[in-house]
Amino acid sequence: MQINRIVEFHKALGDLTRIRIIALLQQGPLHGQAIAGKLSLKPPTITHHMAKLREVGLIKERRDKNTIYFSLDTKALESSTQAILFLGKKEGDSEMSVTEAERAAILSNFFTPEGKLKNIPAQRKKRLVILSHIIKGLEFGRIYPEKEISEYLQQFHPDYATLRRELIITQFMYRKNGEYELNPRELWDI
Amino acid sequence: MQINRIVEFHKALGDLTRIRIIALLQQGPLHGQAIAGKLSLKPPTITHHMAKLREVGLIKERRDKNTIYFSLDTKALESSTQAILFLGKKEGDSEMSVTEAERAAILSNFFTPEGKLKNIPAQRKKRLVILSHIIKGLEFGRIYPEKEISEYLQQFHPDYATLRRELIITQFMYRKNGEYELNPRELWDI
DNA sequence: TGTCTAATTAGATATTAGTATAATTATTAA
DNA sequence: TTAATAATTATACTAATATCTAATTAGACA
Repeated sequence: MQINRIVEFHKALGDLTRIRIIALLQQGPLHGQAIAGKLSLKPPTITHHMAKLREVGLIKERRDKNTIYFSLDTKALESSTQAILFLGKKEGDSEMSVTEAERAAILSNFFTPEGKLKNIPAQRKKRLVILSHIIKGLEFGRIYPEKEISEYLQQFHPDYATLRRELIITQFMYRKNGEYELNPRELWDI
Repeated sequence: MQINRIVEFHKALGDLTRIRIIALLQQGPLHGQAIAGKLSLKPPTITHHMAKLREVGLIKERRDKNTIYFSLDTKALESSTQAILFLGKKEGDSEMSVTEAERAAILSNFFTPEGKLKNIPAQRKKRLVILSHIIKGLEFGRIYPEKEISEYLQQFHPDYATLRRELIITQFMYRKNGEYELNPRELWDI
């Protein structure tokens, strides 16, 4: 689980109303107006909060006629609460063990003199070297629309979709609502 | 009221900077300016965030000359993350905690000797016992038309519509296009 | 004492986010 | 097709808060 999901998860629980909703749902499913009634809030407010809880995967729902019964995904709740415990623990760093010489060799093997990527290496260690090189042209803190990221990656290799996906998997980048952003260094999969 | 402590705890973790601080501290103690440097932030900002984390009991600190080394109270972190899991759980409110003796008592209280349901219990725990008993006459994997389910339920109680709705809400059954099917056991609301 | 260093406080600003009302959508019932 | 009900969306308003600069506090030590 990547860092931004952890932040979103805790942000979702960092509100008294949403905690009260969770406490209610832990006793059984409820529909929106019932929740609104029990908490003395208006239905749109409940919709707002359910959307937040749903975004972080805590809500299951079931429709019966016009009524939607919300229930708590307790499995998701349990696993999400655990995520932060393992955040800073780094296991075997694959790129840490790459010497500068190896790194240079990998780069010169996979890039043409013009800076084009000949192909995307299958070996994870090499792929990490390639990707960490490619993202040097991106800025921390800047939000990139998907279109811009795709165009940027296309200058290296026509299969920009694979590169884009790899950047997410390796946690070099974070994606939300079709927008991309560099993750902080300590999250990178290296 | 412990609920507000739970809210404050998650609010403290619902911020990217503070999560990054925790990730750093999970690798060992650090002093304020070191944290500021690693995160490219100013010292007052770190003070601000450390205060938030300290308020919810996550930070231990040790002074060495002018330098304060912050470290993570991992025990506190672990126990705080667990708190929400037990929030709404009322003792004896789930079927898990129903003993066989209680179960038998509930069944004999609500069913006539002929197997008719006297009435539908209002208490959730009892309702779950009743419903889980009723569905013993249904087969896993078989698709039931609404008419057949209604007739089946009617043999227990004339208000088959309420029973049918309860079976959906409790996730004992799943409905789509007027057809009903038993859910797998792990989805049941018990 | 006076100076150095790390941390904190104070105050300002900009952004995020919770809640409400009014309008709209989606589904069921007549 | 129309009506009824539950939920959602669209906006607006307000409150909370993350970050900064500048000023201040607290120890350590020469």
